Amino acid sequence: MNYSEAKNKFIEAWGTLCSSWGINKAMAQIHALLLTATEPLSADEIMEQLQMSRGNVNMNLRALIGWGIVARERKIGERKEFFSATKDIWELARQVSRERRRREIEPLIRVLDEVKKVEGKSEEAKEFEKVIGELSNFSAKVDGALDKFSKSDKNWFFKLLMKL
Amino acid sequence: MNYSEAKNKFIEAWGTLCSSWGINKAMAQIHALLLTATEPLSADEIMEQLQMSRGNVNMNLRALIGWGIVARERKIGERKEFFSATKDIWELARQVSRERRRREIEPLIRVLDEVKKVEGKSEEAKEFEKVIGELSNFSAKVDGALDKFSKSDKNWFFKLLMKL
DNA sequence: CTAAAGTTTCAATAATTTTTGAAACTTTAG
DNA sequence: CTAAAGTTTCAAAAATTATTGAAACTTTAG
Repeated sequence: MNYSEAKNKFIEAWGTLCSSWGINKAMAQIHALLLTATEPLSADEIMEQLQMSRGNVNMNLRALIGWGIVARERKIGERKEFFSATKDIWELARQVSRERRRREIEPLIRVLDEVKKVEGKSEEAKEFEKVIGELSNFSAKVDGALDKFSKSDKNWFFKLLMKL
Repeated sequence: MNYSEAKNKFIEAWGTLCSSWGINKAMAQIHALLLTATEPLSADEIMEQLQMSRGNVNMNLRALIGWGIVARERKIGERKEFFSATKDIWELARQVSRERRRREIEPLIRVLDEVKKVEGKSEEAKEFEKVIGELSNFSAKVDGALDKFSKSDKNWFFKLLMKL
């Protein structure tokens, strides 16, 4: 396979995969493009390569920056802004797990805690309490594990996975 | 908070959370309802409680069955079908990771492998190979870890998490 | 076999999410 | 300060995804 074929295939696949994980396809494709770029790209280059509108590129770049996986850069002597992605995949995974934890696990834990203290001792209420309790317990474990992972040293985690 | 308030809040929250993970809200809500039910529910009961059409309930029930987290049941003396969800949260997590692995990680690995063998020795091609290689490596690790997790004994995994 | 009960399908519709593009805004060079 | 270059915003349009509901289909009791 030649380079540009491979690159397009990857950008497409990354977009599709991320879609099924609740991430906007355009955002994932911009990310894939930056991941494989040898140097920072400007909004114009992204628009050009992915055939997207300026507005779309701008919004999704900001979202990627919000996720902490893309950085804004300035090149000396250039007025334009350039963008580059975290190239280290482990660092990327850590950052994504940090953000998903903050954005999704923690709100879930908050709701579960709220809902946990249900009044009434009907059979339904008891079953509800039991399931919510288990879920709450499980979420706390996942939360803890993600926290550890997101703070962990790459090699330490690598070794742990090997031990599995 | 009283029982039905709590239950509705949970169903709503579960739907919203799952949406941000690429799972249809209706599907997540049906799942939440079955999770907290004391006994299997019929399609009619689900329609009634969640105010959804029969078609929607039927399609999403089938999807949940496809995920392996809801089972079809027959009650003796009843002609209707009833549905119940896996109540064990660990088992649920294992089953979901098993399925996501099969549906998403494995296709990704296949694409990465395909795209990995890129011809050409330009700087771009080399950078591309490097990033894809790292991703491929990482995906293989995740795949292996999910495989272990999905086959693991609950207590073994629990202890492992504690050690973290 | 027949009819009632129940389930599935799917084209049409509705809702949601994404994308566009042009106007408004900001920054900078001269 | 002015104008060119660049960036951001956001209402409207397009695309995608989810939902409905009624017809077709299947199963079962009698």
